[in-house]
Amino acid sequence: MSAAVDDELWSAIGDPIRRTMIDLLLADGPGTATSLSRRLPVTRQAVSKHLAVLDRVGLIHAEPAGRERHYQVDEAQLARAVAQLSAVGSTWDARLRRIKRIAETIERHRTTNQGG
Amino acid sequence: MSAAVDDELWSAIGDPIRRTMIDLLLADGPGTATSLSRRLPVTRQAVSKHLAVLDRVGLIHAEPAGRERHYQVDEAQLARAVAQLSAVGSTWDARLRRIKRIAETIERHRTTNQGG
DNA sequence: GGTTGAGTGCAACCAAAGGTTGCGAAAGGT
DNA sequence: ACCTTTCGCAACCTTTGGTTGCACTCAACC
Repeated sequence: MSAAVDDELWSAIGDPIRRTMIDLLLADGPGTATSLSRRLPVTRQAVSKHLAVLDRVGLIHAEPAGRERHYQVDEAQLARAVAQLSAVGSTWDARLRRIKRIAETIERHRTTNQGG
Repeated sequence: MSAAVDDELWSAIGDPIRRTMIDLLLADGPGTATSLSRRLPVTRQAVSKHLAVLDRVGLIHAEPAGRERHYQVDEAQLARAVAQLSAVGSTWDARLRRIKRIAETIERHRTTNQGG
Protein backbone atom coordinates (compact mmCIF):
# COMPACT_ATOMS: atom_id res chain seq x y z
CA MET A 1 0.00 0.00 0.00
CA SER A 2 2.90 2.39 0.70
CA ALA A 3 5.72 2.00 -1.79
CA ALA A 4 9.15 3.63 -1.66
CA VAL A 5 8.17 6.65 -3.73
CA ASP A 6 5.15 7.27 -1.57
CA ASP A 7 7.32 7.04 1.52
CA GLU A 8 9.55 9.76 0.09
CA LEU A 9 6.51 11.93 -0.46
CA TRP A 10 5.32 11.29 3.06
CA SER A 11 8.59 12.09 4.75
CA ALA A 12 8.81 15.21 2.62
CA ILE A 13 5.49 16.53 3.90
CA GLY A 14 6.05 14.99 7.33
CA ASP A 15 8.35 17.78 8.42
CA PRO A 16 6.44 20.72 9.95
CA ILE A 17 8.76 23.30 8.40
CA ARG A 18 8.36 21.81 4.97
CA ARG A 19 4.59 21.66 5.42
CA THR A 20 4.55 25.34 6.32
CA MET A 21 6.76 26.11 3.35
CA ILE A 22 4.28 24.45 1.01
CA ASP A 23 1.53 26.38 2.74
CA LEU A 24 3.36 29.64 2.14
CA LEU A 25 4.14 28.84 -1.47
CA LEU A 26 0.51 27.98 -2.08
CA ALA A 27 -0.84 31.04 -0.31
CA ASP A 28 1.61 33.69 -1.53
CA GLY A 29 2.75 32.22 -4.80
CA PRO A 30 6.36 31.51 -5.84
CA GLY A 31 9.10 32.45 -3.39
CA THR A 32 12.83 32.24 -2.78
CA ALA A 33 14.85 30.70 0.03
CA THR A 34 15.36 34.16 1.48
CA SER A 35 11.74 35.25 1.25
CA LEU A 36 10.56 32.04 2.85
CA SER A 37 13.15 32.21 5.61
CA ARG A 38 11.83 35.63 6.59
CA ARG A 39 8.50 34.01 7.47
CA LEU A 40 9.92 30.91 9.16
CA PRO A 41 11.68 30.34 12.46
CA VAL A 42 14.82 28.94 10.81
CA THR A 43 17.74 30.35 8.86
CA ARG A 44 17.92 30.74 5.11
CA GLN A 45 20.31 27.81 4.85
CA ALA A 46 17.92 25.50 6.63
CA VAL A 47 15.14 26.61 4.31
CA SER A 48 17.44 26.01 1.38
CA LYS A 49 18.02 22.42 2.47
CA HIS A 50 14.28 21.86 2.84
CA LEU A 51 13.72 23.31 -0.62
CA ALA A 52 16.27 20.85 -1.96
CA VAL A 53 14.36 17.97 -0.33
CA LEU A 54 11.02 19.13 -1.72
CA ASP A 55 12.61 19.64 -5.12
CA ARG A 56 14.10 16.14 -5.05
CA VAL A 57 10.70 14.51 -4.53
CA GLY A 58 9.16 16.78 -7.15
CA LEU A 59 6.79 18.67 -4.88
CA ILE A 60 8.27 21.98 -6.01
CA HIS A 61 10.48 23.10 -8.86
CA ALA A 62 12.88 26.03 -9.16
CA GLU A 63 13.04 28.67 -11.82
CA PRO A 64 16.26 30.72 -11.96
CA ALA A 65 15.56 34.43 -12.31
CA GLY A 66 18.71 36.51 -12.27
CA ARG A 67 20.39 36.12 -8.93
CA GLU A 68 17.26 34.65 -7.41
CA ARG A 69 15.76 31.19 -7.55
CA HIS A 70 11.99 31.20 -7.58
CA TYR A 71 10.43 28.03 -6.23
CA GLN A 72 6.84 27.08 -6.84
CA VAL A 73 4.62 24.14 -6.04
CA ASP A 74 4.19 21.36 -8.57
CA GLU A 75 0.44 21.03 -8.51
CA ALA A 76 0.23 17.51 -9.89
CA GLN A 77 2.72 16.11 -7.41
CA LEU A 78 1.12 17.89 -4.48
CA ALA A 79 -2.22 16.48 -5.58
CA ARG A 80 -0.65 13.04 -5.40
CA ALA A 81 0.61 13.76 -1.90
CA VAL A 82 -2.83 14.93 -0.83
CA ALA A 83 -4.22 11.69 -2.20
CA GLN A 84 -1.75 9.76 -0.04
CA LEU A 85 -2.84 11.69 3.01
CA SER A 86 -6.51 11.06 2.49
CA ALA A 87 -5.84 7.41 1.62
CA VAL A 88 -4.10 6.73 4.93
CA GLY A 89 -6.68 8.80 6.74
CA SER A 90 -9.62 6.95 5.31
CA THR A 91 -7.95 3.58 5.91
CA TRP A 92 -7.47 4.35 9.58
CA ASP A 93 -10.90 5.85 9.78
CA ALA A 94 -12.49 2.72 8.33
CA ARG A 95 -10.57 0.49 10.73
CA LEU A 96 -11.54 2.63 13.69
CA ARG A 97 -15.18 2.37 12.68
CA ARG A 98 -14.91 -1.37 12.24
CA ILE A 99 -13.34 -1.76 15.68
CA LYS A 100 -16.01 0.36 17.24
CA ARG A 101 -18.74 -1.66 15.57
CA ILE A 102 -17.23 -4.93 16.81
CA ALA A 103 -16.91 -3.55 20.32
CA GLU A 104 -20.54 -2.54 20.29
CA THR A 105 -21.58 -5.96 19.04
CA ILE A 106 -19.65 -7.67 21.82
CA GLU A 107 -21.17 -5.36 24.38
CA ARG A 108 -24.63 -6.09 23.08
CA HIS A 109 -24.05 -9.86 23.28
CA ARG A 110 -22.74 -9.60 26.81
CA THR A 111 -25.70 -7.61 28.10
CA THR A 112 -28.09 -9.96 26.28
CA ASN A 113 -26.54 -13.12 27.72
CA GLN A 114 -25.58 -12.07 31.25
CA GLY A 115 -28.03 -9.33 31.79
CA GLY A 116 -25.69 -7.03 33.57
CA MET B 1 -3.51 26.59 12.19
CA SER B 2 -0.91 24.07 13.39
CA ALA B 3 -0.22 24.29 17.10
CA ALA B 4 2.54 22.56 19.05
CA VAL B 5 0.42 19.58 20.09
CA ASP B 6 -0.68 19.02 16.53
CA ASP B 7 2.92 19.16 15.39
CA GLU B 8 3.75 16.38 17.84
CA LEU B 9 0.92 14.29 16.44
CA TRP B 10 2.12 14.94 12.92
CA SER B 11 5.72 14.03 13.52
CA ALA B 12 4.51 10.91 15.32
CA ILE B 13 2.58 9.70 12.28
CA GLY B 14 5.14 11.17 9.89
CA ASP B 15 7.53 8.28 10.37
CA PRO B 16 6.82 5.39 7.98
CA ILE B 17 7.68 2.75 10.58
CA ARG B 18 5.34 4.31 13.11
CA ARG B 19 2.60 4.55 10.50
CA THR B 20 3.02 0.85 9.71
CA MET B 21 2.96 0.06 13.42
CA ILE B 22 -0.38 1.82 13.81
CA ASP B 23 -1.59 -0.04 10.77
CA LEU B 24 -0.58 -3.37 12.32
CA LEU B 25 -2.11 -2.54 15.68
CA LEU B 26 -5.34 -1.57 13.99
CA ALA B 27 -5.44 -4.61 11.73
CA ASP B 28 -4.32 -7.31 14.17
CA GLY B 29 -5.33 -5.84 17.50
CA PRO B 30 -3.03 -5.23 20.50
CA GLY B 31 0.58 -6.29 20.17
CA THR B 32 3.94 -6.18 21.94
CA ALA B 33 7.27 -4.71 20.92
CA THR B 34 8.46 -8.21 20.05
CA SER B 35 5.39 -9.20 18.06
CA LEU B 36 5.51 -5.97 16.05
CA SER B 37 9.25 -6.23 15.42
CA ARG B 38 8.67 -9.64 13.82
CA ARG B 39 6.58 -7.94 11.12
CA LEU B 40 8.83 -4.91 10.65
CA PRO B 41 12.25 -4.44 9.06
CA VAL B 42 13.80 -3.10 12.29
CA THR B 43 14.90 -4.57 15.59
CA ARG B 44 12.79 -4.92 18.70
CA GLN B 45 14.63 -2.05 20.37
CA ALA B 46 13.87 0.30 17.53
CA VAL B 47 10.22 -0.71 17.69
CA SER B 48 10.32 -0.12 21.43
CA LYS B 49 11.55 3.44 20.91
CA HIS B 50 8.81 4.10 18.37
CA LEU B 51 6.24 2.71 20.79
CA ALA B 52 7.55 5.13 23.40
CA VAL B 53 7.09 8.03 20.97
CA LEU B 54 3.56 6.98 20.06
CA ASP B 55 2.77 6.47 23.74
CA ARG B 56 4.11 9.91 24.61
CA VAL B 57 1.75 11.64 22.16
CA GLY B 58 -1.11 9.43 23.33
CA LEU B 59 -1.72 7.58 20.08
CA ILE B 60 -1.31 4.25 21.83
CA HIS B 61 -1.30 3.08 25.42
CA ALA B 62 0.34 0.10 27.10
CA GLU B 63 -1.22 -2.52 29.30
CA PRO B 64 1.19 -4.66 31.33
CA ALA B 65 0.27 -8.34 31.16
CA GLY B 66 2.70 -10.51 33.07
CA ARG B 67 6.09 -10.21 31.47
CA GLU B 68 4.59 -8.67 28.35
CA ARG B 69 3.44 -5.16 27.54
CA HIS B 70 0.41 -5.06 25.28
CA TYR B 71 0.08 -1.87 23.27
CA GLN B 72 -3.11 -0.81 21.62
CA VAL B 73 -4.32 2.19 19.66
CA ASP B 74 -6.09 5.01 21.45
CA GLU B 75 -9.05 5.45 19.16
CA ALA B 76 -9.93 9.00 20.17
CA GLN B 77 -6.40 10.29 19.69
CA LEU B 78 -5.98 8.52 16.36
CA ALA B 79 -9.28 10.03 15.26
CA ARG B 80 -7.80 13.43 16.09
CA ALA B 81 -4.72 12.62 14.03
CA VAL B 82 -6.87 11.56 11.10
CA ALA B 83 -8.71 14.85 11.41
CA GLN B 84 -5.37 16.68 11.17
CA LEU B 85 -4.49 14.75 8.06
CA SER B 86 -7.72 15.52 6.28
CA ALA B 87 -7.58 19.14 7.42
CA VAL B 88 -4.19 19.73 5.82
CA GLY B 89 -5.23 17.72 2.81
CA SER B 90 -8.39 19.68 2.20
CA THR B 91 -6.59 22.99 2.77
CA TRP B 92 -4.03 22.19 0.10
CA ASP B 93 -6.68 20.77 -2.13
CA ALA B 94 -8.73 23.96 -1.89
CA ARG B 95 -5.71 26.11 -2.66
CA LEU B 96 -4.76 23.96 -5.60
CA ARG B 97 -8.26 24.32 -6.99
CA ARG B 98 -8.18 28.05 -6.45
CA ILE B 99 -4.86 28.35 -8.25
CA LYS B 100 -6.12 26.28 -11.12
CA ARG B 101 -9.23 28.41 -11.41
CA ILE B 102 -7.18 31.60 -11.49
CA ALA B 103 -4.86 30.14 -14.09
CA GLU B 104 -7.81 29.22 -16.26
CA THR B 105 -9.27 32.68 -15.89
CA ILE B 106 -6.01 34.28 -16.96
CA GLU B 107 -5.76 31.95 -19.90
CA ARG B 108 -9.29 32.79 -20.94
CA HIS B 109 -8.56 36.53 -20.76
CA ARG B 110 -5.42 36.15 -22.81
CA THR B 111 -7.08 34.18 -25.60
CA THR B 112 -9.99 36.63 -25.61
CA ASN B 113 -7.77 39.71 -25.84
CA GLN B 114 -4.89 38.53 -28.01
CA GLY B 115 -6.56 35.78 -29.90
CA GLY B 116 -3.61 33.40 -29.62
C1' DG C 1 11.88 -25.03 43.71
C1' DG C 2 15.71 -24.24 40.45
C1' DT C 3 16.68 -23.92 35.53
C1' DT C 4 15.63 -22.31 31.13
C1' DG C 5 13.61 -19.36 27.79
C1' DA C 6 10.89 -15.46 26.07
C1' DG C 7 10.06 -10.60 26.70
C1' DT C 8 11.58 -6.27 28.41
C1' DG C 9 14.49 -2.15 29.63
C1' DC C 10 18.83 0.30 29.82
C1' DA C 11 23.32 1.87 27.99
C1' DA C 12 26.80 2.60 24.54
C1' DC C 13 27.61 3.47 20.09
C1' DC C 14 26.73 4.90 14.90
C1' DA C 15 24.72 7.20 10.94
C1' DA C 16 21.60 10.36 8.95
C1' DA C 17 18.79 14.57 9.24
C1' DG C 18 17.86 19.27 10.69
C1' DG C 19 20.00 23.44 12.14
C1' DT C 20 23.61 26.94 12.74
C1' DT C 21 27.64 29.96 11.58
C1' DG C 22 31.11 31.51 8.36
C1' DC C 23 32.72 32.41 3.94
C1' DG C 24 33.17 33.27 -1.01
C1' DA C 25 30.92 34.09 -5.46
C1' DA C 26 27.47 35.96 -8.73
C1' DA C 27 24.03 39.48 -10.00
C1' DG C 28 21.67 44.05 -9.35
C1' DG C 29 21.19 48.83 -7.80
C1' DT C 30 23.55 53.26 -6.92
C1' DA D 1 33.38 51.16 -9.57
C1' DC D 2 31.12 50.04 -5.16
C1' DC D 3 27.99 48.21 -2.16
C1' DT D 4 24.11 45.19 -1.27
C1' DT D 5 21.50 41.16 -1.89
C1' DT D 6 21.08 36.52 -2.80
C1' DC D 7 22.88 32.32 -3.22
C1' DG D 8 25.80 27.96 -2.59
C1' DC D 9 29.32 25.40 -0.13
C1' DA D 10 31.76 23.66 3.96
C1' DA D 11 32.39 22.79 8.84
C1' DC D 12 30.25 21.81 12.90
C1' DC D 13 26.58 20.61 16.48
C1' DT D 14 22.35 18.28 18.13
C1' DT D 15 18.59 15.27 17.64
C1' DT D 16 16.65 11.13 15.94
C1' DG D 17 16.37 6.44 14.22
C1' DG D 18 18.92 2.29 14.34
C1' DT D 19 22.02 -1.26 16.06
C1' DT D 20 24.44 -4.42 19.45
C1' DG D 21 25.19 -6.03 24.10
C1' DC D 22 23.80 -6.93 28.69
C1' DA D 23 21.06 -7.48 32.83
C1' DC D 24 16.48 -8.24 34.70
C1' DT D 25 11.81 -10.25 35.19
C1' DC D 26 8.35 -13.40 34.76
C1' DA D 27 6.39 -17.73 33.09
C1' DA D 28 6.89 -22.43 32.07
C1' DC D 29 8.78 -26.81 32.72
C1' DC D 30 11.38 -30.69 34.76
